[in-house]
Amino acid sequence: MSKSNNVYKDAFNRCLRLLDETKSLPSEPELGTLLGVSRTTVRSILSRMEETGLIAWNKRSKTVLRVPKPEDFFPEEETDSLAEIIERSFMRRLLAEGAEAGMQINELELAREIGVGTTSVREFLIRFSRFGLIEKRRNSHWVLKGFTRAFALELTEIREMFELRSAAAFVALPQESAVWADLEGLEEEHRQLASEIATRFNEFSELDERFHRLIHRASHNRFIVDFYDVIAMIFHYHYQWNKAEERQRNAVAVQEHLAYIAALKSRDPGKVDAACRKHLKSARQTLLSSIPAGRQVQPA
Amino acid sequence: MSKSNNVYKDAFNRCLRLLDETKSLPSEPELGTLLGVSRTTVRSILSRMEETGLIAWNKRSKTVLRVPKPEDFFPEEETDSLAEIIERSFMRRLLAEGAEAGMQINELELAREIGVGTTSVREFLIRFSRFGLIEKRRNSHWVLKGFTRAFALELTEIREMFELRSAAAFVALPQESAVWADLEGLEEEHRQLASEIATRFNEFSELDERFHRLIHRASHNRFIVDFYDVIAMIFHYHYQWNKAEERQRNAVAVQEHLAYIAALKSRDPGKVDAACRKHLKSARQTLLSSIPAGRQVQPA
DNA sequence: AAAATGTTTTTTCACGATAAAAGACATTAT
DNA sequence: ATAATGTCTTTTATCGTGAAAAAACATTTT
Repeated sequence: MSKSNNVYKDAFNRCLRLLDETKSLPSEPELGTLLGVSRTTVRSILSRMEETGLIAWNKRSKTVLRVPKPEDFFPEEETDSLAEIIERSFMRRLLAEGAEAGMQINELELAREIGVGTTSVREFLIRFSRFGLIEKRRNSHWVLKGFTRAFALELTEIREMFELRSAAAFVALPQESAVWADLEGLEEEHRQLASEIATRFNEFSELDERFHRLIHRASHNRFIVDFYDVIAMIFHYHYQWNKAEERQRNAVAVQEHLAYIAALKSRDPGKVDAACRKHLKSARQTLLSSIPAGRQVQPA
Repeated sequence: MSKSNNVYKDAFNRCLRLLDETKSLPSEPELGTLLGVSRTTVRSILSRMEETGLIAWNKRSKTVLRVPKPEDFFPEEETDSLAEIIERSFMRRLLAEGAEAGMQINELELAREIGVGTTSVREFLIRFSRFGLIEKRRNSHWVLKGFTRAFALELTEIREMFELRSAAAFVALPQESAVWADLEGLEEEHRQLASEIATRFNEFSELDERFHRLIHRASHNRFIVDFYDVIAMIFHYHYQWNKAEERQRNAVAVQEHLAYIAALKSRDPGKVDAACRKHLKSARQTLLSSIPAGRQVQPA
């Protein structure tokens, strides 16, 4: 089973949604750009759509014959890439009870448990190692460093350093820069969310990421921009395991963001610094409070 | 040829040197710790030493029969790990003429050129990607970002941020901390080197790395400590390709280090900050001046 | 002639297999 | 009883292989 065709399946599903919206299909290369896949994959998609009677396809003419039904879609779980599957399994283990710092990580065992080849697991671990949660012993196993309080403090220390610098760079950007329009858009989204926070509070995490990434990008430094991947990963799982007071926390954070945005728009470095610090401080508090009790202690 | 036995060969060579120095061999587990390999490998080494008449081996008794000859050693090139081989080949290509930013990197081609499997090349590229010089296009090739002036500036920006913070943390360390003794030792090594700089200037780069790593470790932040890997890698190759004025540059750097060390020992944060900034500024200049002319321009 | 479609080649991704190396367990010597 | 040696098992490192997906090339359509 050398390689799953999840790219095809995922693109197929997205293409179905597109078809449902527009009731028509563009040329093959255009569709490829739209879906982010090669023409080879586009043609596989079109072939199947033809077979299942969704469209009539003859060279350039693509006629939509019927509206997609739920059965036309591939099951969601078949559209995930192997990397996503491995990450999920690994994080579940990591956040489960009994995942103590210092523990060994066994590639073969992980691979067997998840039901994938060892190569994929190895590659995942190498990629994952940059998050600072695991470490490799040369010619030997990986060691889990654990999601400890120390980890959270080290992570937030860097985050604060980077974001303060990025925010300072942000206000120095010329008025013509596209970021100001982006900021305007994000402000509007924040206002919308704030007004319906009671019901939509769970949409915050996605907005949060987009907002902070916009700021980090102003640094024009690849190391700062890339570091946000570490933060995003941690916060992604943080939001999954810590649901306590979520609504209240997010309501506060939205207001902090709005104050932060106002400071940025004022272009007053002092105000920006203050608003940024305030928000980062409460973000750190939130993260620290979510660390499971058993993981508070760091090994010697 | 599924796996080379370079671990064994390298450990064997190191064991020969050990034997030459001490004229005796400890127990198997002890030897394993000493060489950083498992007992399995230790036993392979001892077997060969017995076969080639270097020692007589019967259970606990290991008698040295003769002094190692040059022919007893495995050739140096057989002791390199695959990762090292790939890294060297890759860097040679990267620093060679014609390695323009934006260029595609082909795993298969690289693997064929170096004469290794694609898996090893893939793993290398994933590991290497954290240095910020290459980037992966999803489901597709890698793109070379190039060793440009922009890269050097982004790298040094982070370096300066991290080192200033680490140096500040350093002076706050209690007098009992072992770092002060380490610093003392490094100071002495610097003095030695300074007095013989005319002939030993090429030993500076190794000392430089140890000195800066000591300072970065004071941050007690894994992200800062790990980032030094990026700097070390760049400087490692930088020292290889930029030999212009090397003696003079290193002489200056040694003096800057000595001033920096004096500032640290004074425990005066202001002095430390000044000495650190001064040194980092000239380090940045050196790095910038070494960027080949053809790579100064960054693509849009 | 520009842009699409049709066809072929190349590359990436993932697996199972195998030797090297590590690690675990059993036995023996001090 | 501790620490070594002897033996066996498991894991890691690496390759070759094959299907999925991308990319390149050739041909047709507008």
